[in-house]
Amino acid sequence: MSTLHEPAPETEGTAPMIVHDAPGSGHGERERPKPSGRLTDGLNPPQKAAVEYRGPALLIVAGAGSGKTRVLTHRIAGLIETREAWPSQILAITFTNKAAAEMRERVAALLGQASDGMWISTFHSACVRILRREAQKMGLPATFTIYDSADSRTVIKRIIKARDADTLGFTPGGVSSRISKLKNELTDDEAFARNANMGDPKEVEFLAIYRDYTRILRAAGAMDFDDLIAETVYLFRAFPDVAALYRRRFRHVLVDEYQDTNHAQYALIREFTEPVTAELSAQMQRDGLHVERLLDSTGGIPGASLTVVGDSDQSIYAFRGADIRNITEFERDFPGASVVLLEQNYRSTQNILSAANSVISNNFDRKAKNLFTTVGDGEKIVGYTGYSGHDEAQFVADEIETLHRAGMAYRDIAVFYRVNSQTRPLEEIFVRSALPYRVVGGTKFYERAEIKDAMAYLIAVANPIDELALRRILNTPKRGIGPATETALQSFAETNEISFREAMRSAGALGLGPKVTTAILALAAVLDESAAKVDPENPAGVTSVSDLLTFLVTESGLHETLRTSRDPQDETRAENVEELVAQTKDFDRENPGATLVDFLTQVSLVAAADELDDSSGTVSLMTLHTAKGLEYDAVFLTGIEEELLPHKMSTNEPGGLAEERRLFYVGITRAKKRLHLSLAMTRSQFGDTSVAMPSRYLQEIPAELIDWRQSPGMANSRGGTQPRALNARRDGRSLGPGIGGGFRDAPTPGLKPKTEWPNRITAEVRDNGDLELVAGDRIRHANFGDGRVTQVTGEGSKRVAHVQFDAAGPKKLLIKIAPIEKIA
DNA sequence: CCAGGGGCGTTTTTT
DNA sequence: ACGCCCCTGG
Repeated sequence: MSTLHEPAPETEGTAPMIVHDAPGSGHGERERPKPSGRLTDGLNPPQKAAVEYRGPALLIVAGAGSGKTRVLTHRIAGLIETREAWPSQILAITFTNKAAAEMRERVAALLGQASDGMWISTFHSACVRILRREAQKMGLPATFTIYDSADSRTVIKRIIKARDADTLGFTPGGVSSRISKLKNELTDDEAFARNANMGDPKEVEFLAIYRDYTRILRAAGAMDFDDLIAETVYLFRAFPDVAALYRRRFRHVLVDEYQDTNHAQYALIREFTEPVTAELSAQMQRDGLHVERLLDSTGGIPGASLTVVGDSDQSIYAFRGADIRNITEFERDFPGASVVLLEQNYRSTQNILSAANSVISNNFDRKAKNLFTTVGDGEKIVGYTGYSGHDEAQFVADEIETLHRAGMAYRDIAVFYRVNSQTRPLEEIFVRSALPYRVVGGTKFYERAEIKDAMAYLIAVANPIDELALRRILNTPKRGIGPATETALQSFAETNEISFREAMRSAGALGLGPKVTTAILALAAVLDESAAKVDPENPAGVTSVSDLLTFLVTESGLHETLRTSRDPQDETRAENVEELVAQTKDFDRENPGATLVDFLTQVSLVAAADELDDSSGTVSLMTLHTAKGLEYDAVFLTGIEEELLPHKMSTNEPGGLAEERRLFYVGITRAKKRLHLSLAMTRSQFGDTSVAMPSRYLQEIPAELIDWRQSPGMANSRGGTQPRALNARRDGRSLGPGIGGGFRDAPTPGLKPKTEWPNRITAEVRDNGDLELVAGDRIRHANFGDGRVTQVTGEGSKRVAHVQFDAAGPKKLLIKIAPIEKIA
């Protein structure tokens, strides 16, 4: 187990010359092979410089849309093509799996060969890969479970309850975010104990909770998201010989989205790029590893070459520990570093860029950077103020239909918002308008209860000591094992110093009722049988993930219970379980030889953006955070209101307003051709409706760039006469003199201030049953008034009426639920 | 042990 | 408005 971190055998012994010249280091301008013109043609000078740079550290400051992925992929391809590096010597870290997949594809396309051997993955995937290999050293099972935030919360909730810590004001949310922050700072429970103020009872209690949490995860053989990074750092620090193996292997480390790295990730990068001492190099050589070609004059292996790409203007993850100093102080951290600035934008029109530049320039403390393009001004930005979230959504839907009729594909259109709850009105209107859409992220498939249940069965098989998983499935489906029984099992396990799972096997010794005992033993038997199926030692061979899951959901009764339940919602749940089985089938097919643990890992580490399917013919809905790194022909930024963007939670946090502004900036710069900004005058939350004000950021965009279809200055929430200045606040005070001019000045030819809302859109939904409509029918719509049906498409419950409304124009309506009736 | 009702907190963003 | 949690009565 000690020396298996070899690059693929065929690369051994023929490792290419590593050229590692820091600028000015003396032995520089030897005839180093340059990447062929093929890889630099068509690049602008700074891009070319970034591709061709050779040295210890390179920072690519890449403005939005400046072609950083292109630079990164060409840089990697160049290193391979010139034989300066083997694929196995490349480690590239991206933010999402999707970005990793894209990079892998593009590198492979450039090289005309597969990128096998390279590690191109997210921080978390790379760490899991390392940790599973080295698990034994860390005293962990190689099959350790990865706990998501919900799992952590469950554990913390139990700890708080067991300790009665809520009386001291501890909440699961508060504790989990604090623990997460500490782990991101590489402060584990013991480090925290050393610095904690033990005079403060709350601190003492928090430490106790942190310790319990650490202990419980350890005992369950589980890691949370933050552990994945931190434990890898600890692994490298505790085992220099292990670190040396990875440092020897990865000669080129490239990190994307560097502005969003937190301290632990920064420390990890440092670990990867440290040199290997002469001593350890000699040790590896004695172990039969080839190191000769890597050695420098000191007899050690120099640190890997590091390339980071980032843009501090797009730093939007401070809330989860991202430290912008990682990028701003890069040159100090890595002496000898070079910096390349990419400012030419290849994505957006000048109007969009001008708006973006103008907004972001309000953040002081930033390095000047000005995006420019040569593609011309393009269309103006379109603005719209709706009466309500539904009205805003209707605008978005109508505008999308207009774009679509003009030839834009749905998949090239995206709608962004600040918080997930904004999807509700959007979805309601989109469904009614028969607009094909997809919500990216949000409530994920894998977060559904029935899916987590089914997954817990798989986890219980893969990692039998995971008590959380076991307790989840203990009484799911209902088999009469209640909390009392659960506690009995747990204390039996504790007194006999056996695992929960073993306690289940010995259920007969607990003196429980016969029914309960039988139920526990039956479940234990199903799990044991399953474990045998995936035991690599099993002479009959290993069962595929899909067959295993089918066995589990069948034998446990989970599927059957849902299928035959009286609760109508359980029908969907049963279908979801079936969908999961289908997904495991896909997984088995696409990953021959992959194990159950591989499947569980993959599921644990999917990011919202990974779900995006470029070939889908649908409009994409997502949060501004998820949108980072993506681009669309047409972008709709919704809810550009005070308290939403900037979000009210951010306003009190230091740097919060600047971060929210960056979020707006990220949103704007996703748009290639068309940008729409919309807001509503009233916004519903928690059931009641309140007045919303235009976002302060709106006035940071020069007025001449925006074509207001309906400006905030033209209307107010009551349809009354009070003008709404942009810089008005709810309390009536102005945001200050000299900024903005309100929208009263905005040129909006042909539009008069609005006092009525003929198209006030409601959330009204109707069940029309099987209302029959044919072309020519006159109908009346609750919001749009009267109109004439021009066409009916689709079938059954998905029939869509195309209606020409007398006042509101053309719309598509889902007949089954639209608030319509047939007239004369 | 379980189903159903009432009460309450929730929503910032996510690997 | 919704979902979760706790409590009560079967």
